[in-house]
Amino acid sequence: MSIRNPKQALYEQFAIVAKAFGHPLRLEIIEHLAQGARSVEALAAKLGQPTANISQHLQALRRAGLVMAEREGKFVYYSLADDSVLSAFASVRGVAERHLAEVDRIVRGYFDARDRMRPVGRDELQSLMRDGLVTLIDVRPPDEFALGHVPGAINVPLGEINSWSESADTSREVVAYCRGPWCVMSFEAVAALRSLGHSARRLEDGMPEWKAAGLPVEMAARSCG
Amino acid sequence: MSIRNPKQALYEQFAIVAKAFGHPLRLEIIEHLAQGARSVEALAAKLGQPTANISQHLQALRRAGLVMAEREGKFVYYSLADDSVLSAFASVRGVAERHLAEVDRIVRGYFDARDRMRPVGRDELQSLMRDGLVTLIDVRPPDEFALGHVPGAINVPLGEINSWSESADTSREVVAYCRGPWCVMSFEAVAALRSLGHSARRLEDGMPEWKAAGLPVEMAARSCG
DNA sequence: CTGTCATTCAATAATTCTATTAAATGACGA
DNA sequence: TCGTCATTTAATAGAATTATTGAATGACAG
Repeated sequence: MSIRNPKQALYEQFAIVAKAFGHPLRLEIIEHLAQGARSVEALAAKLGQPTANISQHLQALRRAGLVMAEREGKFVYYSLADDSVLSAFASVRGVAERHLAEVDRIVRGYFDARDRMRPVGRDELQSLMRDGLVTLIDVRPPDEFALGHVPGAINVPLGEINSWSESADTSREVVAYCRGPWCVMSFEAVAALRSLGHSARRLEDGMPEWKAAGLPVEMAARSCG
Repeated sequence: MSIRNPKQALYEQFAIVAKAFGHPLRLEIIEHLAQGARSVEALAAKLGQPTANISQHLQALRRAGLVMAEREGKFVYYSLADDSVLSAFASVRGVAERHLAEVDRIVRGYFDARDRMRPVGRDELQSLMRDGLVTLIDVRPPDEFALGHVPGAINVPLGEINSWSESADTSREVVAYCRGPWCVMSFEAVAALRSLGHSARRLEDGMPEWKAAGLPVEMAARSCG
């Protein structure tokens, strides 16, 4: 173990990267950073964790090359190193979805009960939008929405679903999306809208996947009037 | 931390998978299993580790859904759960190659010194082979070769490079490949052949990548005469 | 220069992971 | 049934990871 040939040295590096993905909190951090750059305290607030803890996890991620830090005044903004980080996350997620029975159990027990319908694909959504057949809502918080959203989407944060639905046309189908394929918010939104009499479905993925697919992103804010 | 919403429960599952990739020895095991099914003792022998240690790592991999076990008489054969495991490994490797300076250092310090030339791509190799311009050698051990190799390749294990080169035509270019893109054996083979006056290059990837690309695989043995 | 605020660092205890050793299981053949 | 062999399990000590706490750093405003 003391003598390390170059192959083992390489594998140690690969293991460092894999280990960085190997903690639920760090995966949540990655998902948040996939929406855009964030300061340490912003992340800490979103995740309900002490700042120091988030800071240490961020540095673990930085050592593994998954995120980068940029100082701006008093704040340090972290962001994902590049898209390969997200695709590695997706690969790991794929293995888990395929081979871990527990994932199946969680999804069946919680998500499927709330969203029995087939989610909308990206291509399908584009044609529905082109034909003006659906209302697309982005249920992420306004700050994440402002940094980039699907063109034509309106921002309806989860807490405002009920009040928004009153002013919305019940006969028009709604498509909701949020941070990623397993982001709970879009599930919750669809469940809430259906219980209010709307016809609602989820987009299969979230914002980062949309951007990664090379599809257009709108930056201007559009309120949830 | 005690109350776990379904999202956190999911992330814990994803983290289990990532953690399984997070140890150099387990990565080596995965690379070996990518060549084909192996018994515990066979792996232990290849990796120079005690059987019990390998057995425990294999069970960690099994719990994470990365490998599966099949009993056959006294032996238990382990194999990769499916190709998604290899592609997740490749993704992690990609992140490391892109963002860890240490990987660069190792590669420059060791590999590049031994293989300054551009490796041969898969498409390029196929056309070279079609035109009969190169000799393709598979430098893995005979048992791995027997379980599947690139059509037309001959098996020249690393230890037999010197004796083989005596009977080979020095003017004919040689292409070598082994287990994967970072497998040391093909680097060593190319270095040895060059020092013996041959013109030699590496194939950019190894056997698992060849198979994963959907290219044909030959099963019959072909000795290194 | 001083105070404030975001972030990092240092120290700690609790937990988890790892390699090793030795003993237990399970399957085969005599 | 008994012995052999491959594998698994149990037990252990040492190492690494984690969350928490409180103190240190670095940048800005006054």
